[in-house]
Amino acid sequence: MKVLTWNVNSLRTRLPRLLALLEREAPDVALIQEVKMLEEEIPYDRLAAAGYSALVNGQRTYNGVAILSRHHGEEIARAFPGDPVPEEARVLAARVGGLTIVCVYVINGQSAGSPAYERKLVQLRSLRDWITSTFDLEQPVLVGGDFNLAPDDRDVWDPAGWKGHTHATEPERAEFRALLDLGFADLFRLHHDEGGVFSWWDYRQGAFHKREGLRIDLLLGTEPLARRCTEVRIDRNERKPSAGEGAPSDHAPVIATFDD
DNA sequence: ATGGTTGGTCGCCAA
Repeated sequence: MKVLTWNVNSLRTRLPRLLALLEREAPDVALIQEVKMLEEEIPYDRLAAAGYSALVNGQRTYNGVAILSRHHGEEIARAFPGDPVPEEARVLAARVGGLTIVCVYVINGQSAGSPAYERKLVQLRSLRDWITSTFDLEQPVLVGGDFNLAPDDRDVWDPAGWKGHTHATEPERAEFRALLDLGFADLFRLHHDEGGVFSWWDYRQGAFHKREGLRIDLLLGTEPLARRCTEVRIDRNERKPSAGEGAPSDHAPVIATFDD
């Protein structure tokens, strides 16, 4: 089984690249963030032609999340108690085969101490409370998406410069560690100890070329899933310009492989 | 600290 997560920064703009990625990697499941489309605008036919059904929690202009799967998925939820921004489409949970999947797009937080940052901390806490009270974490559960936080300094290109800034503050990291403490593994870290491997680079100032990024796109798995995880990689090539498929997202896909 | 670039939408907001 192969699962990936990718913040596409507009499904409309990124569709040619998404279809190429699906063909190239042939994941069983793809968690997608920043769809920025209403459900009625989703190109279900194009996705179906590529072999995927789509569950979508859509929104115009901002946010929007989707779960694509080769086999039929069943929606579980698109909201959770205590979400400080229930009007924003940032979560979608589904059952696909024997797997429970939660696709998340966590609040960015703008700057540490801002109202948006405070909402981000509340969202992370509420998300954790919902997950622990709703799902059987002895079973295979995958929580993945754009967490808008770098779990530790290995996940930040300039830890000194980012110290205290949103995505790298201690309260965000404490919320993340508390989520892991429910019984999740950061699947990338099962296979990689090194720093400097990132999933997001600012569009500006040639950040990608200078390797100035963050690892904020994460796949978390409960133990029954984590023990089957054989590989996690980040497809840096997807962040580069490509001929014929349009501009890249500012995020690269994170791709995990599992024994069946 | 600010600014730079991208996307959605058409004067800006969000990232």
